[in-house]
This record gives sequence, C-alpha cells and structure tokens, in this order.
Amino acid sequence: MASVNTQFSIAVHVMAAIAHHDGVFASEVLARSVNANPVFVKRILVKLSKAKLAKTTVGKSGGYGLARSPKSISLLDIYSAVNPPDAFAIHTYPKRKECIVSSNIKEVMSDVLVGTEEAVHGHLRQTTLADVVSIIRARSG
Amino acid sequence: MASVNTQFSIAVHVMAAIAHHDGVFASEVLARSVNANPVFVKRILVKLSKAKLAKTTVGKSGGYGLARSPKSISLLDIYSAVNPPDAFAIHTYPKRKECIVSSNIKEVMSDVLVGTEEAVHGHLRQTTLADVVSIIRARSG
DNA sequence: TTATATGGATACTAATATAGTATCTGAAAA
DNA sequence: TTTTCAGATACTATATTAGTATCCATATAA
Repeated sequence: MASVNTQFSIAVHVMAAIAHHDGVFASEVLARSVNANPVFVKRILVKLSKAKLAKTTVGKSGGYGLARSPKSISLLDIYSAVNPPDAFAIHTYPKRKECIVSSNIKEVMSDVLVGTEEAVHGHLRQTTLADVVSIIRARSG
Repeated sequence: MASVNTQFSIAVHVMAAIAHHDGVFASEVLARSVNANPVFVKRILVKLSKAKLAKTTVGKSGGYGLARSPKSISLLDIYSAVNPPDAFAIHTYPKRKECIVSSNIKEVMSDVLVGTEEAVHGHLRQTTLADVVSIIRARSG
C-alpha cells in the first residue's frame, strides 16, 4: 500500500550491486551506479547499516560493504530494514458504540492486516540476495 | 490524514454494515454509520458498484445494497474493487547499460512484486464478507 | 405531475508521505 | 594535515490521499 515507496526496490538494487561486485563502495559511487539521488541512496544505506545488513568504514577509502554473506540475507531482511508502509491502512474514524460493525471492524481488519503482512513476509523470506545476484547473472549471460 | 490508503478498510466496513443489516442504504446513511466523510465514502461506493459488488437504486428510497451474497464476496474482491497501490513500487531511474545489475534489477523486482501481490491476494481470498460479519457478531455476543 | 431524495460527477483545498537539493560535522585514512 | 568518507539536518518539490462544496440527471413517492 501503500505504495509509491521505492526504497525497498532501491535497497535491493544497491545491495545486489555490492554483492555482485563484492567490495566496498562509497555511497556516491553506489548512487551513480543506481542512477539515483545521492542523498536518497545515502539515507537508505544508513537504514541498511542500522539493520546490520551493510557494514561501513568511514574516511578515505571507506564506504559500504555487506555485513553478511548474500546467502544469509533475505529480501525480507532488506524489506524490514527500510521499514516500508503496511500493505494497507486501517481507518481511524471514531467508533459508534450503538453499531456492532463499527465497534468491531477495526479489530477484525487488524487481524486481516497481520495475516496479509505475514503473507508478504513469507514470500520475501524465500528469496536471498544471493538468489537475486544469480538471477541477474543468468539473465545477462 | 492521508497517512496511507484506508479505502480498503472503509470498503470492508461499509460492505459489512450492508451485509449485517441486510438492506438498502443511502450513501449518506452509510457514511454516518462509518463516521466517515460522506463524499469519500460515496467515491468508494461508486468503486464497489462498478466492480459489481454493490447494486444501486437511484432516486427517492434508493441506495446501496449487496449485488451478491456475502458468502460469495471475498476480501480480495473488495480489495481489487478499490484498487489500492501495489505492495511496493519499483524505482524508475534509467538503466546504466554497462552495469548488469542496473540492466536487470527492474525485471527481477517486477517478478518479486508479482509474487508478493499473489501472496497478498491469496490471503485475502481466504476470507469472505460472510466470515467478517460472523466474526463481528461473535465478538459482540 | 411535481417535489424530493438519490447516485454520480467535478473542481477545489488540505494534509501527508515521498523524493530531491544543499550544506554541514566529525572521523578516519592517506 | 589534507582529503574523503559516513551521517545528519534543514529545506523544497511533488505525488497521493482525504476533505469540502456544489452541481446534475434520474427515479420515485406523494
């Protein structure tokens, strides 16, 4: 939902770029590689770093590298790191106590949302960063 | 107020209200019942009507009723009717031809998105409007 | 027939989330 | 000590979502 949010997509792109080239790269280099706004990419890299998916080295010759092997990083890890909005939002209008639908719908929808998020997570958990790199290499070859 | 898209949530609320009370109701009545903005609810009702989930009668004593039995309407039907945004968006930065990651990532992410949407749909398909009404009644009783 | 209530549409404003720009700080390496 | 990096901040721009006001055509009850 909710989404015009491209951060997950960009996060996977930069992680795949790092994994494919297997090295440490400055955020500016990665941004150019993605053809994206440098600060926007930087902000996503900070999230990946805080989620301990990327490790950083500061100063001259510093940059971003992977903190773990591509095989051990799932798309769910990356998805969670950038913290995208939920699959859908539940409205916040006040309850009307005299109406049992109004009084209970939010809780019902909340359960539906939890199930939906689990479905999304379950799917994203099945693919690793290593898979993504393999697919890219297979496609280009 | 536009934190994210709440239309699916409101659509289920309105449909559950119609199903629970089993009748034909004017959009203004439904909006009051949901404690929501009348025109916003109206716009959602129009979508439900176009998706043939609600049937409308115009003029005095007109309003919205269900077009099918609650048992035959899934949450996926309602979800599709309001046409919410995808689970995530894929960035639109131009490809860099010399980079195989950049050249292929969008197609890979597109497949991931399709799978994710299928997971969401699969989950929402499992619950019907009749289920929602049952749950609400059980909770209130 | 006529007054009225309805669905449906449109134009506009307001609020919010996302993305883009510019600039700065502090640390680490050369 | 100079350069280069991560990371942060403040601001602007844009897109999406939600809210407000108003109108029209039509069906129906009176």
